[in-house]
Amino acid sequence: MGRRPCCERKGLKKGPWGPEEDEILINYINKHGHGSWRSLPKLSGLSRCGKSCRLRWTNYLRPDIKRGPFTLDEEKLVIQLHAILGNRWAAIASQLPGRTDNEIKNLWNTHLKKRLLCMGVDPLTHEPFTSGGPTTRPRSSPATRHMAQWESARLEAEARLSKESLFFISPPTSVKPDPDFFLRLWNSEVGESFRKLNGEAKADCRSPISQASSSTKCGSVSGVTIDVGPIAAGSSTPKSSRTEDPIMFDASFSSSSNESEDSSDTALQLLLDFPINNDMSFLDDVDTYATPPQC
DNA sequence: AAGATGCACAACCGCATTGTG
DNA sequence: ACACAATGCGGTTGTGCATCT
Repeated sequence: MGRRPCCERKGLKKGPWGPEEDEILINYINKHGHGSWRSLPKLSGLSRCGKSCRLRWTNYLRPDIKRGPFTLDEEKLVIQLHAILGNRWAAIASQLPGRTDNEIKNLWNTHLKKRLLCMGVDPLTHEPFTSGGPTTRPRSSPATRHMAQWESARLEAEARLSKESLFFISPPTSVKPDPDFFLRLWNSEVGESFRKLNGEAKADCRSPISQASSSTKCGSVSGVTIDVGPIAAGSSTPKSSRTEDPIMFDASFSSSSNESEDSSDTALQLLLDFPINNDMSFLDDVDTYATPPQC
């Protein structure tokens, strides 16, 4: 194999960044953009590997980083997104403007995971522990199965939309799978159809996500709206090539509502099939545990 | 006051994915 | 189609600070 180490040059500095290094990096990027991360250190005069520079910039120096403690709403959103997306921190971070995947990962590992455990909720499955504890739970619980069904529905709709995008999106660039697609799907026509149909039956219009919270409104997650705006508007911060290149769902996708409305009966059926009383009602208690209990 | 312990966060490592020739 | 380079992502570790004993 012989994978090349990321920093083949010996003598590259490691460990915490100093203020001078930060300044050099900021000045360089402001002046030239980061360009190729690999060549950046050489060009800027930093004794760091490109990877380290990229990490420092994206996790700390970027001007749009929101610093400071997470709000309760942000924490709830992270929990709910984690229930859907799992440990896909970058995808979760894309829903929290100004927050980095690293920050969210740390939040999860240091606070939220423990809080859920204290609440008797398995952080892996987001479901209450049975008496036997987390490990004795069968993996294929109804909620887990529905997550899988959602994923299937997502993939199906995604494939279909990719096809449609050839007609509705200009320029006709290929649509790549997007970590945020699942969320946008919910905010899209498919989700809309679900909300309408399900709403008639239930006089409610909560998403499978927000169904977790009994007090939520349409398009919100425990009072926190999952806003796809920044993504659709392309105002999200530069991320990986996988997360940028957003699909324009606002105008172009809505305009194809006819296609979307009949989109994938299977997918819609799966959406409709999502259990009303899933096991995520614990999220209502998150407020209670804003200050973690001693456990 | 000093050492031990725990916590939070920044940074690193290595694999996965994507881009390019 | 393939190989290689570049980059992104998630898991893990290291470090500094706060609190406890």
